[in-house]
This record gives sequence, structure tokens and C-alpha cells, in this order.
Amino acid sequence: MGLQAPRGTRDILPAERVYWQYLETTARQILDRAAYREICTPIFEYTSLFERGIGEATDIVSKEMYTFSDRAQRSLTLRPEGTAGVVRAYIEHGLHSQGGVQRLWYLGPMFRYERPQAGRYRQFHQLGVEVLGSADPRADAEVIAVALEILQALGLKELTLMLNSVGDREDRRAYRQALVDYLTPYTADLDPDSQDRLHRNPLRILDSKDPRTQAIVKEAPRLLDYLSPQSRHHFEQVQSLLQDLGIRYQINPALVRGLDYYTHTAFEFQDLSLGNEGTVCGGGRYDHLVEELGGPATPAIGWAMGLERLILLLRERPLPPRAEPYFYMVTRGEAAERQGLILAQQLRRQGYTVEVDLSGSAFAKQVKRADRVGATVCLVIGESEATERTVQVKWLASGEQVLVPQQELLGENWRSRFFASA
RNA sequence: GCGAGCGUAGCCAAGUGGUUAAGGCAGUGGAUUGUGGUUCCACCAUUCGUGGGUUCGAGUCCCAUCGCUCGCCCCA
Repeated sequence: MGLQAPRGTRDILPAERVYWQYLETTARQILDRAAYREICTPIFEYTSLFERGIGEATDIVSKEMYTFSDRAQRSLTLRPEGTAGVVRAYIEHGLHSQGGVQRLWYLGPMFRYERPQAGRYRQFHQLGVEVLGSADPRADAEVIAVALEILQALGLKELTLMLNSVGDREDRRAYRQALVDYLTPYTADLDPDSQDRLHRNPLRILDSKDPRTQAIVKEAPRLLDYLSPQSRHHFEQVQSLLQDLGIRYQINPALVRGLDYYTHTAFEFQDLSLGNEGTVCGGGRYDHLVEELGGPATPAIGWAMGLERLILLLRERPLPPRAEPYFYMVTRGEAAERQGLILAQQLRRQGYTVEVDLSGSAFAKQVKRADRVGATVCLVIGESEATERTVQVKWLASGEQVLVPQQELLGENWRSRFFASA
């Protein structure tokens, strides 16, 4: 076993890829209907974009990035998430000047240097949306609704929406101080990670899993009590809109996103069947990021889904079966082989899927292979058919077989028959 | 980054120091040179992730290394 894909990376083979295709077409359709448009940004960016955007104190930036220098000594980083790049493109191309709200979505690989685990890789894939240019709570409700539509369309059932508000920058600053003031006397009782965060990133202490820390945090001041009237109003609006949409949620005051840029609404969808790695979609509002990166003041909100985890869930269920005929071309003898190749091409132009057997082995083997690949109809051209320009049409499921002139197959009569039997 | 377990063929595996490494699935060929899903037969690991060590002898013990899994951490 000399060759190995690098740690934390893996190949997605055709048998698994069909699940990815299903996921992508399902998501694409829902996003399209909600008027979101696809954007592609580079896989790597200047390192400073992520340092400024995500926050230098975050774990992602401080220890999980794939950073390298190119030949001209520029510091580049493989993107660890999608938002920073999309915002950079939004500013660079002046998308704000197109007026109105920009609804964007993206799908692609992201890179983080983490310990691999089930459903967690160093190269992983995210699907995400960003809505730029609206501070309206309806935008919050809309992106949450779109995420839910996608997750439900994929068949996820045990979904919980966790909701919180982290307030605006001023609210958070005040709260942060109150939290540090409260926690400082307990410093020695906190777990080491939390002690470390006390001055670097104290909000993250709220979702520590350490039991002693949790007990201390339980009595800590609550972020929700520090929200300004405006922040509180926004949060209440979002909740009321979700209720209008019939979307159930659970308020979780400890829900703190790992990236610095979030403001106001923070949310997560969790699927209970995934246990510890149950977060399947996470997002929130980031009203100052565009401005902080040098663009015009632009409120925004978005989310990202980790696709590996979704694929894990999808693979537990069978995919809807192919609803179109699949032809398998079986030939024998040089004349038949040539005719089979031509007929296959003609059938493909009619919109059929056709696989040509190239093995040159006995009929029995070829038909067996047709069966194996799940073909619906087997087309057989032997020596006598080649002379007559005919073809044996054999339905694999029933075994029924008829002899017809090759060109007749391309007509409309056969089309309806083939689709009916698929 | 920390703790634990694991690593035998494309896949699932038996094997717990003693001569030639079970079995199953898949694959290939044949029984059946013009027709599949059943059956039968044959073939399919000079080698046990990799490197080193202990031993008369190692897939089995030891060390290192790579990878995977689980938990922590982090996050999607």
C-alpha cells in the first residue's frame, strides 16, 4: 500500500458521487427558486483576508489554516470557509452598485488543519449562502427557511433549529466585560482551555463542555440581557417571522459562533441522529464584515452546510431509482460492432443513455454485464442482424425480446415504450 | 494539539510464536463458441500498512513511522 491520499483527504468514487450529485441538484433547485445565484471564488486567497475577516484570535486562523508562500513570497491560504472570499468578491467587483440585495450561494472544498474524524476532513465541502445588503429580519428568516427546505428535501427529519442573538458590537463589548468580571474570581476552577480564552475570546467559554466550567457558566450573566432595545427588537422580529413560517426553534443562549464576525442572529441546525457531530448547518448575521474588509457599510447574513455530514446521512437511504431507459449494446462480429457503435450514437442523440460493451466476449458474458450495470434494455446485434440491419431488443426485467429494424428504434413509437418500461 | 483502540487481497474477514497464510463477496476463465439474474468447476496474497528489532523461527512479541476509528478540542 505505497500510495495514499494525504491525511484528512479522500477520493469520492463513482458509487458515492451519485449521492453528491443528488445533493447538489436538490439544493440547486431550491436555491434557484428562491432567486439565489451561484458564485465561485478562488480556492486560495491572500492570508490577510482571513486574518482580518475571520479574526486572528479564532482557532481557525491561529492554528488550522493551510498557509504557504508562493514563488514571489506572497502569503496565501487555502480557504478555511467561504464567507470571506464571497465578501471580498462582492467588494472587489462592486456588486453593491448593482443595487438592491445580493443573494449568493457557493459550493466547494474548504481546508482546515484539524484532527480527522467521521464526517470531518481536512479537505471538506461546504454549501453556503450569503445575503448582502439587507438588515431586515425577513432576510434572517428567509435564509433559515431556505436552509430548512434544503435539509428537508434531502430527507432529514430529526432537525432542531438552535437560535440565539449575540447582539451588536456594543452589546457584545458590554457583555464581554460583564462576563470577564464574573468569571475572573473563578479563574482557577475553569478548565485550562477556558482559562486561556478568558482574555482572548471569553464568549467561547459559554459552550465549554467541561462540567465544572458549565456549572460556573450556568450562573453567569446572560448575553440576552445585555441586548440593546434595537438588538432585542430585531431578535423578536426574527422569532415572530419564523413562527409565521411555521418553523420551530429552540433558543440557546450558549450558542456562540466560532468566527468573530457574527452579530445579532446566530443559528445552527442539528440532526440528532449524528450525535456529537450533529451540527449540519451553521450561520448568522455579520453586519460589519463588509465594512471591516474595506467595502461600504453593508449588513449581511449567511450560513454554511458541511456536506460530508449530509452525505453520511444520505447514504443510509436508497436513492430514488433512475427513471430513464438505459440501453446496453451487445454485439458480435466486426459488422455488428460497427453498426452497434453507430446505432448507439444515434440513440444518444435521441436523448437515450447507451453503454456499448467493448469486451468482444461471448453473448452470455455481455448480457450478464448488461444485467449487472442495471440496464433496462439490452440491444443485441449479431451476424444475422448485421446483415439484415436489424436489432434484437430485449427487456432485462421480463426477458421479452423482439426483432426490429435498427432505424425504427429512433422513432417516437418506441420512445414512449421505452420510457414506460424504465 | 491531548487520550484510547485498530491496520491480513478491490471489499468483509479467520488466524493469539512453529513447516505450504482459512472462508465469503467481487473479479477472471470454463461447463454453455447467439443471450443474463440459478448451479457446478478452476484461477485469484512468495505475504499480513511501512521500516527496524527480539527469536532457531513473527501476521502473531517490542520500537518507530504512516494511516484509520472513537473521545477531547474545534467546527459545518
